[in-house]
Amino acid sequence: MAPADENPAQSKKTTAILDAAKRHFADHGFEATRLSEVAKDAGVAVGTIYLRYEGKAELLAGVLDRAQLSFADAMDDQTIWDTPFPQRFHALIGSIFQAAGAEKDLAALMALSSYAVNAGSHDRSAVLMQIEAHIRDGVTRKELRKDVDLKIVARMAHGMVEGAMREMMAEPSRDPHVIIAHIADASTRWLCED
Amino acid sequence: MAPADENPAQSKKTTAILDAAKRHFADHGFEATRLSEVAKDAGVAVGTIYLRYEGKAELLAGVLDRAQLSFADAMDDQTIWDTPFPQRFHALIGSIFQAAGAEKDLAALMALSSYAVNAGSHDRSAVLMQIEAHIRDGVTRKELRKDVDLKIVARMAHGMVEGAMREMMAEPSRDPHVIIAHIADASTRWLCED
Amino acid sequence: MAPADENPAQSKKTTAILDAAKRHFADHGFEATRLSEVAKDAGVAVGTIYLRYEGKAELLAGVLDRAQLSFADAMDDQTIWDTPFPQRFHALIGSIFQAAGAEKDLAALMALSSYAVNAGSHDRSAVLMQIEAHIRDGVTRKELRKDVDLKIVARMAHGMVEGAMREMMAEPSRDPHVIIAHIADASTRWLCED
Amino acid sequence: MAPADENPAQSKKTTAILDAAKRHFADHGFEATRLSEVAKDAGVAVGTIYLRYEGKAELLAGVLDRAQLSFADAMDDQTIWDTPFPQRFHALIGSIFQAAGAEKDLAALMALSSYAVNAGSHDRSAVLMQIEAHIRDGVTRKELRKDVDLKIVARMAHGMVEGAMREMMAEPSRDPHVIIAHIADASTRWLCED
DNA sequence: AATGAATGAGAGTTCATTCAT
DNA sequence: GATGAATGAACTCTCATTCAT
Repeated sequence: MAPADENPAQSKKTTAILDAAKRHFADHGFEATRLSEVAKDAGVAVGTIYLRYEGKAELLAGVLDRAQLSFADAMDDQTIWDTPFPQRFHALIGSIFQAAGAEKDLAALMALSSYAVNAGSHDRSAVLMQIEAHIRDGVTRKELRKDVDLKIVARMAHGMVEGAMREMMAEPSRDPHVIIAHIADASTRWLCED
Repeated sequence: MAPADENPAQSKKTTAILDAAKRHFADHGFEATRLSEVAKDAGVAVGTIYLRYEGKAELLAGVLDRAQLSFADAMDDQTIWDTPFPQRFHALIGSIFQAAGAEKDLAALMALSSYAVNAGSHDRSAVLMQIEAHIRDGVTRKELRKDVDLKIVARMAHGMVEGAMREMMAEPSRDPHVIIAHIADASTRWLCED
Repeated sequence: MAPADENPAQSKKTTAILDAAKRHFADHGFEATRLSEVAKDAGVAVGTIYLRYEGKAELLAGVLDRAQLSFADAMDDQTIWDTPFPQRFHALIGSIFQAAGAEKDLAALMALSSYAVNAGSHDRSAVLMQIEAHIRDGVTRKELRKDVDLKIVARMAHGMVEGAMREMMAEPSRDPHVIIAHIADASTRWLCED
Repeated sequence: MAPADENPAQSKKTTAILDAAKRHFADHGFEATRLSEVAKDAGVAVGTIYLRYEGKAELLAGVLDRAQLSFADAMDDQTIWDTPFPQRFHALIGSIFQAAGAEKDLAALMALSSYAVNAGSHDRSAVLMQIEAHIRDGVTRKELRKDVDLKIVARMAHGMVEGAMREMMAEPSRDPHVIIAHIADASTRWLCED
């Protein structure tokens, strides 16, 4: 009864470990996360974690990898690239929020990327680069203003989205659509050709 | 020749401790900061830190307090409140960047506020609340749009500024004025009454 | 080949730890006992102590518990209660000395009971209360004088035994039987009905 | 206004230090006594303690010396030696209790003698040796039994007194005279020639 | 003589990591 | 592969002692 496959569904234990680790890293941060607690929550022994990850930092890297993956997946909807611009903001921001909803603790996790080994590939770049790509595309299509610095604008837009997310975390009762509408409105006024 | 006063310049040793602590907290985070290293860098004994702060968390609180103080000082220019709006964005953002420049590691430090005792007063709220107040003022004066949610807008604007700062950190050779201009431009298009 | 039971012989390591701790607490007192030394003497790592005891105070409590246990066991000989009185003194004192001989450092240890967590159950009361019970029994049976205060007499008798033990410690070459005989003689003259 | 004399009344500060130290040593033991607290209680600076005593252990020695002194003084009543024996027990025990009353924490302090430098001279021997001397005197005068071991008897008697004192500490409302009478009665029955 | 800020060795405790079972 | 008892380096914090003022 060998494992049917390796990666796709990963071993049940690996999944349990990653789930438990994600919760702990997101809730307590890197240092305050105890591998003994993660193991207990995952229903495995501490040693079992070490069979899969070289140490605590590698475990975090594993958690981040999976989170990035699911994030990238959610944004990988090719139909967005065909949407013209004011609406495209809506679609984009919507998918970001949706992904963030699925990976609840994403924001908290991303802040830990510096602890992960091979940090740098992880960064918050996944989202940032998507944003940059879309704005570049918009400029190319002459739907967006071209008298702006792409890098700066991407960082600003990204920060705007993060700020909005923080508001949603701080006030969970808010209707996400209102927030999404605010970002889309701001982006449109700010970046669309008149 | 007793010290003329207590606080103004604080004791030389207190300053040295806070400086060293700021560097370490900003560079390594809370847990990875070693009090023994802080002491060594400050040129004092570990015990000396404990004469002034009850523990590591209180030391961080001390660092944050001082940083907030210098930040609040920089933003406390009352002339800003008399500036009409498109220009006011410029002035505001300029003063934020100036303060951030003076307290180099501010961003890194603020992320640690949850470790500090009496956290809550610290938060990133100092800036956030200033922003909110100015936008509210602008709406009242009918210089800014009123069809927006103040809280959401403040968070978004705050995130925008943070994003821009990150870009400046990532690319220190950039001319701050260009970045400031970008934020002012975005804010104006986004928030000013047509 | 799993351990047949838990407690009976306890784990070899637990025994080693308790033995080493007993020596150190008895020889140096509570504060001057270094857990690092205890661990070294027990042939384990410091951390191993913490797997079994929550801290230094709990370790002491463990040592005292075991000592009390062996003490109570030794005095739990029900045949003593059926012995008439002058002889009963002999039997009683003999069993106290025997227990004290088995747990060499008992006296030194008992003095530390205030440091142990859950102190109170420990006290020197184990012996004290046994003495009180026997004297009460003797009075009831009209074998002992009843014109005395039970509490005071019990304390005095207890102190007498302790004093005799101290002499035995100070002069280990003494024949315990001589000392036991002295206490029995004193008790008889003091407490038996003429 | 030079100090009238050196030792007799000692300097006011020395007295304050010894008083404070006695309280702390008796209440908290040797290690848990903080010199900073002693200094604060005595109304002097820590450094001042070090002008008079070489360190913590020497300070304790100073406290014990003074206690012994006052104890010895109280027992130094030569008229006791002329009292014939059953009554002499009364007188002796009375003076011991009186001294103990004056130096409240004596018992607690004596237990610390091992920490004091030059320990050995201090011991609990002051009382013990007095007791031994009186019993020897009684035997010589043929007022007390001679078929007993002097050392053992002295220790037992001493222990008896200590036990009685403990009862008095445990139950402070007791009339000391009742306790003294109990000890005298026991001693008489135990040790006097019929 | 008196002060008390400064010192720094050394304590108890934690927890990532290992490895015999 | 899985386990979890054992390890011990390294942390924060304490406090007796010193010495410039």
